[in-house]
Amino acid sequence: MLGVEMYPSLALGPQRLSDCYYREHEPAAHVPLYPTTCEMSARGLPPRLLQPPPATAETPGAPQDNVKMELENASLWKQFSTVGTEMIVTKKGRRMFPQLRVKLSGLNPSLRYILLLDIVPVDSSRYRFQDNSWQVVGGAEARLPDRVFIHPDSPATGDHWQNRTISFHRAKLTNNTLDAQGYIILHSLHRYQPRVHVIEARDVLMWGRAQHSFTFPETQFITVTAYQNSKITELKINSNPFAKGFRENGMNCKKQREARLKRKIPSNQDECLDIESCDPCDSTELLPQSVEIPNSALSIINSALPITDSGFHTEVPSLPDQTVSDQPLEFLTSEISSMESQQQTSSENNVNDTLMDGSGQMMGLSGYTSTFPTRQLSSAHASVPQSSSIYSMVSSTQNSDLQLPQSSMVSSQPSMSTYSSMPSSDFPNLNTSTTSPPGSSYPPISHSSSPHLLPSSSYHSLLPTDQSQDNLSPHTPTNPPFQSIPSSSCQSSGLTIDPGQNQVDDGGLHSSDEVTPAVQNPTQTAFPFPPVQSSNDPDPTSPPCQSLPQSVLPFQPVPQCNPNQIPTPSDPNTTPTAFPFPPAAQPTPSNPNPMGFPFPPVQQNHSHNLGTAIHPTTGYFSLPSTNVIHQGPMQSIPNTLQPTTAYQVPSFPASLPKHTNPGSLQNPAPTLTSHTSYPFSTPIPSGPHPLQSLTLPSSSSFHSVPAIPNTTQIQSTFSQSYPNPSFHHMPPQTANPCQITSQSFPPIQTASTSQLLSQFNPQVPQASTHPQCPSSSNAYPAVAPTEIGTFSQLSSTAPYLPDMVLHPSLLPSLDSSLSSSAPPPSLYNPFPPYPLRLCQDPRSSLHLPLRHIYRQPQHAHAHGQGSYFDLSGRAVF
DNA sequence: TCAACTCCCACCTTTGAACAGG
DNA sequence: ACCTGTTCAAAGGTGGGAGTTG
Repeated sequence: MLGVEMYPSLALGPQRLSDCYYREHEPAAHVPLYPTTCEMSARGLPPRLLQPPPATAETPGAPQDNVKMELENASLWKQFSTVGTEMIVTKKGRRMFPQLRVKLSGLNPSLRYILLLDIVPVDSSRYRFQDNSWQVVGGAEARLPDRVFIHPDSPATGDHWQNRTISFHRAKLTNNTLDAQGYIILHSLHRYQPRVHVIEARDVLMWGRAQHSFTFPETQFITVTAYQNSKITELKINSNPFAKGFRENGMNCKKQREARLKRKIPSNQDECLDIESCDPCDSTELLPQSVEIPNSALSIINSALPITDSGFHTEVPSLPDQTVSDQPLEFLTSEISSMESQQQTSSENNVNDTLMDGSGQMMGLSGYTSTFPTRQLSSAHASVPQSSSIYSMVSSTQNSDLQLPQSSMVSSQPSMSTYSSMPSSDFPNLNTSTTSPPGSSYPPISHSSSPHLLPSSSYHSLLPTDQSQDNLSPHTPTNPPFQSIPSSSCQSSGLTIDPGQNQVDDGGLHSSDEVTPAVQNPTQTAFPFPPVQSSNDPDPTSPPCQSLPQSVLPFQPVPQCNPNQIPTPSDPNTTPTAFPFPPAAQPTPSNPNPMGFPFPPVQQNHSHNLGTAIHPTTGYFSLPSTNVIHQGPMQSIPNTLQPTTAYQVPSFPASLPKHTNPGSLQNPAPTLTSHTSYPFSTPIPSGPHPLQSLTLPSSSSFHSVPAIPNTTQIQSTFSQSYPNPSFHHMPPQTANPCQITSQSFPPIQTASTSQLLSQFNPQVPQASTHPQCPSSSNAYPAVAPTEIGTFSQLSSTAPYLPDMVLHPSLLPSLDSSLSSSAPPPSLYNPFPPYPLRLCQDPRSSLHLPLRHIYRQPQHAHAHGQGSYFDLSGRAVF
């Protein structure tokens, strides 16, 4: 686990650039390998972030551009997604099931990488299970502190990561906002998108290059305290080894339990469980979960399919965008560094373990709020035949280039263009491959068109390139556009792909036919998530995915996929039914089949804007914004059906950069750019929350740039804004993702970012503060509705603005560093360790220092589960 | 009244220590 | 002394049900 205690460097971390390199032999203990986010920002990293030096000898052979991630148990995820994945959240923390198991490729075997898992809201809506489907019932609650789960093996060499299945099964979810365990805190009845980030440890300081973020649309889920959909329960019982007792043959099944209660007869252990032994947690590799699923489960699935269709295909539609990725990971840097030092040896040694646990550490990224979830693209997974979905990564810089269309971009273009170019909407398109209905962020999936659909949702991660960094906002919330697009695309892709899907990963469940009736059935294809409502999307029809060059796609289209089978958004029949979720913001009566989609359509407004655009905290964290977008979808789109699931999320929110800095966007993809109507551009009456604004700037423009607002600003903002109750809880209105996003974005990019940058980097021209974004006063600027609408519903992130946390102690250093533009070394001067914020209420956290590193006692003693890193500083609660 | 949440239960898997044998 | 394999207890993970809360 990472923790200040264990990894002093995390907290203190004065790190020198030289330190960034491997230090396998170096004692982790005292060596602050990684500078904290703050530190980085303080150092004036911004410049670097903005323009990371071209890969040099230092990073020879860095495969960054080629980094790909496959979701190993994609078929299982798809099965769940078709029904509408639900994840239990408890006070004590609950593991995820299915677990996230991925395989990485394209890493430099000799370089060290850190893997992170974070979960970001897909939209700003609250859901309720009604009429056998998930429907939006209101605005999302204030976003909780972002926490990141660091894979316990981190840092480890590329060879290490690539030679085994990486499992994050140890990551736990909790709804306890005061959680001191460092678990990932989520709100119940909200929809979330997990994201996996791959960060080159040595490049911690140079974020741009090494960061890769991946999202798998099929892994979207709704958090619950008790299962709402019986089909999900059945699937879980049948596929989760820990729930064997509840299987029909199990001793704890209903029948048995009832019998015992009535008869008071002890359960008969003699009964043999027919259930196949599944390796629950980690075993994914050995025993694909899907495989494990008993026939009964399959039957269930099939039966559900109708529903399922409704269910998760949504993946694609709903998540299209990977809004998720937007959040900056910068915060990680420090931690990572520390981790590397300590763990390198251990991790490296673990060759034997094919599976890598995600047990690792959970880090709370306060700053890193992922912005709002982008919609997933990945619907593909459902459709995708293969379980594993591969997403190609896009360089963060590239991400900005959501413009996928250009293959070149994908690989690793440094060009910033990406960012600007990528309208959230675009993404969605990409994802969906299918065209999205006009206006709806969530383009209907036209699978027919979608032959391109990627089988599994694969997303290209964006490599944070120099340029990208500039563009990217660390916080970048997911781009709404993406969401919509991806989802649709995903769905479509997924649908189309499905045939193959089974083939891929888990054989078990895969049975393509059985498992994915929905898939086959166009109607079923139903996307779990309703098409984006955002009308803005200029080209509903144009699938973003298409724009993406196929070359980009990691996987070639699966021949198996039958485009026809896949319902496309365009398909009137399929589309409506397809989306399980009604639009959050605006319930869509139009949605013919709520049932069909497990998830209600995302609110359009959500806007990606918010998500992608701003993360107050993100400023610090360079995590790829969701906006970054799921390249995967894009890829998938172009390709008719690609098996790959992997979705790399662009590290940075493409949208933000664009919006914020039009100029910055050098290479906006034509398609993308044209697309989206980005709210960002529009001035926002009221600035986003100060915090947000602060973070945003960085995020939008930079990947991982730690856009750190100068201390004064921060302080002022915090003091002012936070105290303000308004921030604590966003009014429903504010909650509206659209509003939030739109507002937040503009301010971020323009004013806040510029300011921040300027502060950090004298060289950077300061942008006049955005009038719209008053730092302190405006908690939430009004959002331009129209713009918002353009974005996918999912994007709505407003409520979830990431917190920026500036540790008080840090502030001074930052200021000094900034003002003086002191060289990195000075910047790295250790700052006083921050108090760990274990149980702090998120709200209270507002005032808290940047980083809170949590340690997981349990894990530490018990299974060594990872620690959770929490940067809680959220601007809004 | 109802939805959502919390707590507890029984069952199960996983993990690691303890032990024995080579 | 070291390694390997087996056994066992403890810890932890499940969903379900009952009760609580708002």
